[in-house]
Amino acid sequence: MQTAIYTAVGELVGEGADKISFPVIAERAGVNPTTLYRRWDDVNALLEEVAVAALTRDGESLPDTGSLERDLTEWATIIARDITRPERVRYLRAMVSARIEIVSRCVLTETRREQASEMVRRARERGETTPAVAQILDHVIAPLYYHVVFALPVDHDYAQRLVGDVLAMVGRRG
Amino acid sequence: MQTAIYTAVGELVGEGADKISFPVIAERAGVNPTTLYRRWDDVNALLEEVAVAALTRDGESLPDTGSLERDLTEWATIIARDITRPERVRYLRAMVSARIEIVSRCVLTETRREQASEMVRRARERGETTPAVAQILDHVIAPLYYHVVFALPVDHDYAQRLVGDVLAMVGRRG
DNA sequence: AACCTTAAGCAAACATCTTTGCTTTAACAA
DNA sequence: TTGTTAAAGCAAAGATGTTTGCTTAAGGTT
Repeated sequence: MQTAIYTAVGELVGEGADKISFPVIAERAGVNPTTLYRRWDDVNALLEEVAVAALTRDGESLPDTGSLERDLTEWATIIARDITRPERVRYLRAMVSARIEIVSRCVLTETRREQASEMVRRARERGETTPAVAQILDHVIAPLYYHVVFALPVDHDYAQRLVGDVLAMVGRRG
Repeated sequence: MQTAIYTAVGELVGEGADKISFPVIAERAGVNPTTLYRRWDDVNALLEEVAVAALTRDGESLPDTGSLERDLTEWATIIARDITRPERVRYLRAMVSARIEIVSRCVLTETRREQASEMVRRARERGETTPAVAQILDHVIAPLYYHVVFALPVDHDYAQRLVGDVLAMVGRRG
């Protein structure tokens, strides 16, 4: 049931449908519209729920190359490739326009924060000097998502440049 | 006529109205809904038009303190205060979810780029070493907008920290 | 003035969304 | 089995959004 609904939403978003309403979703999912009206406050609420589910299901394994620079570069590149897929872009935009706020959005950031923490932890164990986790989020993740959301270009070189920048902040003194 | 419509949209967005439709806007503006249906493809098109107009009308004067660090800090703080206002947040979100894409969004970035360029130009004339304009956009502007759009906290300290970070990366790239 | 063009108003028809009371189904516990 | 509960279906009514053809007003041109 819920699976059918989530799938329907996913299909519609994937097709770039511009008029996503409860009746439309219900028909696609083969359920009664009333069910949707009763379970969710409005379309945005459902949309955000599905978006969170889709965006936090990572499956990407965390890079572990023995060097923070290579780890971050690989990680940023993977993310760049992932979030520029048209379907992902729509989910991100859907999340932004949804009203539910804070809580669910933090899930996204939290996933990234945990991943960054893990890479930093390993780097420090190796004796590398590293930027703060917050800096990685601010200067690698934020610009990537910002570019996607505002339809600015994102590619491997850009991801790499961001990583270079954030590492330069803690670079050798002098 | 157009003024009345823009004003109506502005009021509705400002009030946090969640159901902004042509009929609603029309009533508020004292015009016939048909006019709106005929002139704009859909509500998002109109919303984006108004959002661009509102977001690019800056009026903020560019800081010129004699030090890039102070200029950037002041600038970032002004922007932070500005874009966290509920009305601005809604406009930003509206822009993100609107479909019209690229062109109009670049107006936003371009304004910031010009401002950053000017401050950097002045700093270089004074003999300061500066980050690239692109770095300022990526590491100060992007994180600020990212935080606003994803409902993460933004305050003066955060803006200041971003400026500190971007200045820390100057001249340290390998 | 008479004409033409453009944009807006109006009203009716139409489509779609949303709510609601009631019925039905399915799962589970006594 | 039987009773209970939670969730889904159904259908009808109501609200809202959207389209359309036609009329009216305003500006500019001959």
